[in-house]
Order: sequence, then C-alpha cells, then structure tokens
Amino acid sequence: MLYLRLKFFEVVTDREPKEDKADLILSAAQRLFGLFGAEKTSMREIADDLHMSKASLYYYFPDKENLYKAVIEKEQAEFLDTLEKDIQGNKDPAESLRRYALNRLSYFKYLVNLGRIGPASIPDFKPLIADSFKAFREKEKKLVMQILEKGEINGQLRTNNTYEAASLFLDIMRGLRSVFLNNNKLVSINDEDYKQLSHQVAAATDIFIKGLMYKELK
Amino acid sequence: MLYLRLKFFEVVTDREPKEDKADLILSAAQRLFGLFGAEKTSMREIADDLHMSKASLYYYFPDKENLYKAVIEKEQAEFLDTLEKDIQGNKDPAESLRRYALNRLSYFKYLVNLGRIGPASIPDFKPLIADSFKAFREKEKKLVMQILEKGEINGQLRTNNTYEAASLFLDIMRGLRSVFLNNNKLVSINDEDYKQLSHQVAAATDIFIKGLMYKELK
DNA sequence: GAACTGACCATTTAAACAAATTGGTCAGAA
DNA sequence: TTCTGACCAATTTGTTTAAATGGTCAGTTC
Repeated sequence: MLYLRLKFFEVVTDREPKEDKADLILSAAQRLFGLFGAEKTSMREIADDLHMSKASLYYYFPDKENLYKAVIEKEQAEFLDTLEKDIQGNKDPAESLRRYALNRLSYFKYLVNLGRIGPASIPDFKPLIADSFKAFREKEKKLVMQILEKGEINGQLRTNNTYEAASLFLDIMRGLRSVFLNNNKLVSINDEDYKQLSHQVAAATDIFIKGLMYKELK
Repeated sequence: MLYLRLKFFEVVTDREPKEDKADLILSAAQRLFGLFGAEKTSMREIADDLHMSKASLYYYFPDKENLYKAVIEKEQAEFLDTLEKDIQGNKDPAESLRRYALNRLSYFKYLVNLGRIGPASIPDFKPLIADSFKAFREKEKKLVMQILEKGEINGQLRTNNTYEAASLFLDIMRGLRSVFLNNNKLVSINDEDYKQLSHQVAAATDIFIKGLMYKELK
C-alpha cells in the first residue's frame, strides 16, 4: 500500500509538468545553446544541468547535431504555427502579406538575440541543420504562395508564376534582413534597430504588393 | 649630346607605358590580391613581383591598408564611371533602373570571382576599407536618386521620398546578391549561376518599378 | 524490457612555447 | 627624389603536450 501510494504520487508529479525527459533535455539544450551557442555548449554541461548522466542524453538523442536540430525545428514549428493561424484568420491577401513580413521579422529578432543567427554561427550549419532551414523555407514559401493565390483568385494581385513570386518575395525579405545585419554589424537587435528594419521591410512589402497590383494603362 | 639622347630616350620609354611607379604597384597589388586575397598577400610578395625593395612600396603608399584601399577605389571609380555614362545616354527612367541593376550585377560577379567578396573576406574589412565601401554606396545612391527624380518629373514614377526609395532599392539588390551567395555557398559565379541571379534581379527590379508606377484605382 | 549509468576510447580542441613571417621604420646610398 | 638593406616589434605559424569533447557500451536499476 505504501508502495502504491508512492507510485501514485510519482505518477502525478510526473504528469503535472507534462514534460517527458526528451522535452526536458530539449528545453535545457535550448537554453544553454542560446546562452553559449551550440558549439560552446558541451553535452556534459547539458547533462550536468539536468543532473543526469551524459550517456542518458544519448538514450534520447542519437547525437549532438540531432539534438540541436530538434531545438531548431521546435522553434520553427512554433513560429509556423502562429503564422498559419494569423493568415487563416485574415481575408485580405495584401494585408496577410504585410502581417507575414512583420511576424517573420519578429521571429528573426528572436533568433538573432538568442545568438542563433549572426557572426557566432560562422562555422556555418552542417548539412543536417542546413536541411532543416531549407525545409523551413519551403514551408514558408507554401504559405506565401497560398496568400498570393488567394489574391490571384479575387483578381487583386497578378503574377505569371506564383512560385517564383513567392520565392522572390521571401528572398527580398531575407536579403533585407541580411543586409541590415551586415550593415550594422549587430550581435543583438534593440528596439531602435528593430523599428528601423520594420520600417524598411514594410516599405518593401508595400512596393512589392503594388507591383503585383499593377495594371497596364492604355 | 650622347647624354641628351639618353635622356630623351628615357623620357620616351617612361611615357610609353604611361604608368608611373605608383600605378605599377597598384596593378601588381591588384593582381596578387585577386590571386591570394589581401590577407594572404604580403608586401614582400608584391615587392618581389615588381623586382623592387619592400621599402620602396612604403615610399608610394603609407601602409598596406591604404594600398588595398587604393586598389578597391580604383575599381569602384571605373565602375561608377561606366555606370554614369550608361545612365546619361538613356532617357527612360525605368529602363535606366533596369540597366543599373544588370550593370551592378556584372560588377558583383567581377568582385566575387576575384575573391574580393565572399567567404575569403571573412575577417571583414577594417574601418578604412569599410569607409570606401560606404562612400561607394553613397555615390551609387545618388545615381539611383537621379534616375528616380527623372521619373518623378515626367510623372512616370512616384515616391514620397526619393532618398528612401533609392536606399530601399539598393538594399533589395544588395540583399538578393547576399542571399544568392549564401544560398549557394559560392566562391565563384559561373554562367549558369549568373543567369539565374540576373533573372531574379530583373524580376525584382520590374516589380519595384511597377510598384512605383502604381496608381490608386477609384 | 525500458531507463539510466560509470568507465572507457578516439578524436578535437586548448595551452604553451619556439621559429618564421609579417607590416612597418630608418639611416643612408644612388 | 627615388630607392634600398638592415633592423625591429608584433603577429602568424608549427609543434608538442595536456585537457576536454562527442560518442560507445557492458552492465545496473527500476
């Protein structure tokens, strides 16, 4: 009976945080990677932080690279989710595009300020991580294509090729972020920087939308 | 008389190549910097290449950084010159913008294939060189502003703020180049790459122009 | 049998030191 | 005025050694 109570108690505490071990590891890794960068965070540190053996980490994740990948994909999934919901709720394609641009910028700021993007990640991503990013961009592209197609249908926007237009738009956005980072040699983005970049991104989005709304005048 | 002939002869040979020593040094440096990168080219190598003493280089250029700066500014001046002429000859602003974009791309290809831009230049430019690039971008901006203003006058293009529009356009162009380089991890640009990038840049320029030509429909 | 561990290993990385190379100077020769 | 060899401080490069790291595995623990 004592045994049963103990067991029951343990089950309860185990359920209350609603996180299994893999999630705990993921969170710790996320925090430490954000603190020191993935390269400067050892598996030992993560294990110590969780008061568990390093070997245990390898029970849940095959290697460090896959752990890092899992952290990144978790964040990407979260972002894509909120993005999708935001778009679904909105009817006007032009407005959706504008909202995408600013949401994406906010995610960018988050990544930069966590050191996930920038000079620190110079020994740039290994193949596995690069694949994650590529897949993420493809998902983004699909979302933007959906927006453009909606605009196409109601005759508001016109593009010969939705895929190309979406690619171009995303590359322009990405390019502006990249140039902004390079121009200012930033390691973190404060409110002032963010305001400036938002302004530029909004302006670019606006012109892009108008460019797609353009009608030949006869 | 013999002395006079000798002197005369020397003056002639000196004029024929039409290059003084500083130019010779500049050319050698340009070639070697292009070959090995500025950081991996020593002043000794440049001097040896010219069969002169290293100390002589310092008679013409105060230090290595300024020599590198001179090389870069020489190239920039040449590019800006051809650009300016190309624009002056053209009457249609939209067409001028399109031509600028492609000319600028060609200069970009030149710089990349010379190793002047890309992963090799990671310990990125010191203050002096950064200033040169900044000045170059300002000159570019002025040129684009001229184009936009011409469009403004004949009512073809409309922008609230020519300066901002020019900045945005240049940042978009720069961003696309940057993204292209990062995406493909390129060290040199072949014809296939170039064609692809040209296409994208042309498409972006087109949408940008249409965005500025947009008229509110009532 | 699933969850976990300490001890172990091969490979990277860091530290420490010496040797070579580098950017830059200068008195003086041509 | 143009150019040089000899020279210097500082950085880069090579080399060796020690420590730390990612990863494995036989074997406990529950």
